[in-house]
Amino acid sequence: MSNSADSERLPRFPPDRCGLALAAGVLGDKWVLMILRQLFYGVARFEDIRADIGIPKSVLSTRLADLVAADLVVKRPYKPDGGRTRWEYHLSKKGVDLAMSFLALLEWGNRNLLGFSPPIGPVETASRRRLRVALVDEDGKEVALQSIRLADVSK
Amino acid sequence: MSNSADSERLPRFPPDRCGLALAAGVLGDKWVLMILRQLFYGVARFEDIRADIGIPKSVLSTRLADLVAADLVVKRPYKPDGGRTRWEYHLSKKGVDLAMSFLALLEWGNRNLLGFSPPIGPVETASRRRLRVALVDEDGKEVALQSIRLADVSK
DNA sequence: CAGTATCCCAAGCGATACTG
DNA sequence: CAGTATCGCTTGGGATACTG
Repeated sequence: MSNSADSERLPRFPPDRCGLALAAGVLGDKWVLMILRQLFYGVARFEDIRADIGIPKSVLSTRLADLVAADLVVKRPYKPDGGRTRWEYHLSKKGVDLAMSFLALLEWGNRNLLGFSPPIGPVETASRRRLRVALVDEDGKEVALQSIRLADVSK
Repeated sequence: MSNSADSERLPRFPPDRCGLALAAGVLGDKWVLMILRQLFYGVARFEDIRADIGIPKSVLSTRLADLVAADLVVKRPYKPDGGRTRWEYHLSKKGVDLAMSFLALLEWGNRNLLGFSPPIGPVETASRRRLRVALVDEDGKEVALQSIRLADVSK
């Protein structure tokens, strides 16, 4: 990718018009990412989320409320057989749409932060073949990262 | 993708063996993401980084040091013609490897946080065709998100 | 179990001033 | 311009206790 600090570069555009900067505003928090990771993995209940990542209850409480307010998470009732109504937390549509980002981050973390072989990754359900995150064109064919650049696509 | 909170689910595995959780530990900070975004876009100089995102100098200073220590950023000398040596900040190899994650987050932010049409995105340099982030198999062919699951791939 | 309320305290933000 | 140093002050983290 050719975006060094040289000759032709992106026009500076303000963070408030940049999806990445806006994403940073929402996701730029350790606990937020850890919680969304839990939901992404299907852990839906307060105590399960809490126990796995060691977050204080009060913090989890406020973060979940924030995430619901931001429409990344939905709070859904369920009834444990015979018990009274409880709540589960699930990714909203907006939250589910983070999947590709999370898979990319998972790959990155596995490659760069983990000392040993990655324990988990995406596979095609039918064939069990391992998959990876990449850029593709309209036809779904991969395009190498080296042959791309960032450009205005607002037209 | 089939990982609801039902029957067959991932074995719970601890955050310290999960690339995503580890990534959250490094990237789960608003300023860190904003700074890396700047470097990703080719903004390399202290004052430029600072001015664009409105970060206090002291915070920028410590964050950059942290990022260098974490080997996401390298500090590189340059000589303004006739002036004395100054420093630029660039993504390290590890940092550059975040590209796919950032592109995915950019897409997500553009889709979900921006009110209007996205100002910027990846295009193939030669053809100028717009690209998107997707999962591909070994042959570089796209696989739909719906037909995948997360699985142990450590063998 | 599933949270909310309270409270104390340290971390760290950000303004300002200073150095090369 | 490119940072480091100092510092008051707030935010919010996290322990504990409490409610349904």
